[in-house]
Amino acid sequence: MSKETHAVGDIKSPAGPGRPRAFDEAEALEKALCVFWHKGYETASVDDLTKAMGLSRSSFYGTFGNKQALFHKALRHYSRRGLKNLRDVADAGGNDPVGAIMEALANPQGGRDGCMLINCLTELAPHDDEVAALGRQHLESIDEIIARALEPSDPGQVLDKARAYASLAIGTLALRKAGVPDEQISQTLKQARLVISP
Amino acid sequence: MSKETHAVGDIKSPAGPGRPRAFDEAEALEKALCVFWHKGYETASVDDLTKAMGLSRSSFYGTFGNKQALFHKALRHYSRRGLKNLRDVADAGGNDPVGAIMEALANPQGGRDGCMLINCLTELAPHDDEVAALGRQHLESIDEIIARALEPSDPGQVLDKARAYASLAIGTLALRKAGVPDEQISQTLKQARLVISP
DNA sequence: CTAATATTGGACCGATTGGTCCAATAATAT
DNA sequence: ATATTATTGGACCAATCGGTCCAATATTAG
Repeated sequence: MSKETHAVGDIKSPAGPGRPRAFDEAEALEKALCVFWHKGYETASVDDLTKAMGLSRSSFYGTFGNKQALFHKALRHYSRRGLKNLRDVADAGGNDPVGAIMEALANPQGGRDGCMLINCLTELAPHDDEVAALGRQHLESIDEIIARALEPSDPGQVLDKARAYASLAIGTLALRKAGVPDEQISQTLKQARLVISP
Repeated sequence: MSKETHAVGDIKSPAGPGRPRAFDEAEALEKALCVFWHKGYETASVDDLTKAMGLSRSSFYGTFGNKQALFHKALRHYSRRGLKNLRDVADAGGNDPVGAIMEALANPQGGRDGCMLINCLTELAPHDDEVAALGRQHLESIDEIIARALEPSDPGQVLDKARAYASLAIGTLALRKAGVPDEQISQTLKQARLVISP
């Protein structure tokens, strides 16, 4: 169905002569990411995006295809980066890696905007299979990261426990959206330790 | 700023003669609620709403004012009904009221659409103070309900514990959105018991 | 030089958005 | 009968939506 064969995620992969790109595609993607993060998918208009990315409408469509393709690309990028960051947090998490992971999950860089992936999951997953699939995969990865951090000090049921910890952290994002102060969220999170009943 | 003084939430409160309402306002509100629940606020168009409610555009605006006012009214109604239901669940929750509450929270009637209030919180709270305030109030009420169910078997820190339980249950809504099977969610939820560290 | 590509900016498109207005009609009260 | 209100359905509005297209220009490779 696609018009030509391209490199994954790219609309055009020029080879021959011609004027080179004047803007950095990665930077532009990052700017778009911020807009989607802050406003959500539907509410972010193409005008919003092009202005934030510093692109003309022509360059926008020529480079990224359309709004939805750009969005999916941005979301995949966000997921990849977020998981990498989470693994780093786990590795550097001292004597309480699980606590560190949960803090990172509950305090995304977006501040009150929360976690972009959870936002988009809420907005689009029931009507967009690709987003739902990416969301499932992202959440699974989070479970694995927590499980790995949990394993040394606890032999069994690490995956079930990890899932519960992940849900707990993700649940607090709703509180942040509602404007509950950071202190309370942090306190609730720090005090909660899970016990898995057999 | 309002043109006249009206009963709370009503645009018109007729008293004198005239043709009576042919439709049930509560029923219409319920239909609108379902549309907002399923599609979200922005994506639900006035056409979607009027069709679902069985109203002409004129009756729609004449009765509910505008889309946003209708939405706020529906959301308040949803919150009220949900909290009442939750209290009933807690009362009828046998030997494990907290488990029953969490099941109810994690399995809202909307199925994969999840909890309307959490959805709307995610979509609108950062840009709509009224929604944020309603969300905060709703979440606080949930905390209180869980705390009350927790109290008999546990003296201290019931509120902190309740907050963690609530976040845990709410977090699983994201899993449901992503398409994680009910069984896994239910299992994760049942196995998780919380311990609050001092 | 030429050919090829990028960039810009704006015109333009059809569709949809939330919302208003109106004329005709129907049902109620006094 | 008259006044009042509800209801309908569609015309209509300005604004915005995502997306296409084009002409002009700039920058590269050969």
